[in-house]
Amino acid sequence: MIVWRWKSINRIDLEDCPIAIAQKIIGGKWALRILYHLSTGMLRFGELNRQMPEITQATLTKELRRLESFQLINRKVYPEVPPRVEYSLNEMGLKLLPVLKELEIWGYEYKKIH
Amino acid sequence: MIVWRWKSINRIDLEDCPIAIAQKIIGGKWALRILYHLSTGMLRFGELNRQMPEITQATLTKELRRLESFQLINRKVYPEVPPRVEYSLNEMGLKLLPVLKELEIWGYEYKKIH
DNA sequence: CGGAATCCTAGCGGATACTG
DNA sequence: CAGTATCCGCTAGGATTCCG
Repeated sequence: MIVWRWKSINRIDLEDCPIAIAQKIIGGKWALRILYHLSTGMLRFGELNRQMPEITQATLTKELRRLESFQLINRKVYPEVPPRVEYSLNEMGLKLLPVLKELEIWGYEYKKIH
Repeated sequence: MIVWRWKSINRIDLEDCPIAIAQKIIGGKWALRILYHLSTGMLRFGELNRQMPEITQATLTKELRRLESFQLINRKVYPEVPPRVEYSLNEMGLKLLPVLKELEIWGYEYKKIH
């Protein structure tokens, strides 16, 4: 664990805690799931939705937009009819792969025990 | 990425997705932060609170109880006056260390760029 | 097909006060 | 010191409908 620097006595600057930032970005109900599904490669909106039937279209759209605004995924729109939109991890998103991998291992372990 | 088995056509059983489970447990606003601080070793309630001044006592208590119920941390109470309670990662919590480590690395990377 | 626009609600998390 | 006990506002996320 890396101890971050202190900006003032007895007060941790939130911006200095890497976990706080990570939690803010990937802490939502769906963020990790979405990134996980995208980890195998590009997916269209509908494909993503089919792999996560419990999420609603509206929520999925919002979450994808959020992840895009945080620069974790790419959104490519094809000007066709019917429309096609493809989502994929970009550089910052790809850097999350080690996290997803470890989390996946942990998840399996947890299930095995409980 | 490990592809989980399907229980029925076109329907993913939530229980089979390791990330979904992980997200449910460590997806709260404070879970990862708490586990992160505990990763260096046992901490008393007050110490933990001092390292996260932004969280309120009530919320911290709730989160600690939640993490305890999910079997990630130990809670040891000393029958003293004034009372002393020590929190530490247990086996399942320790297994999250690789995740926290990778997440920490990612968090620093993210800050560096943005 | 992949949204946008609305509306709505559960429950997370905060503030405050009190206590063994 | 490390909690409970209330009370409560906010907003993430869901349901539904409409659209290019």
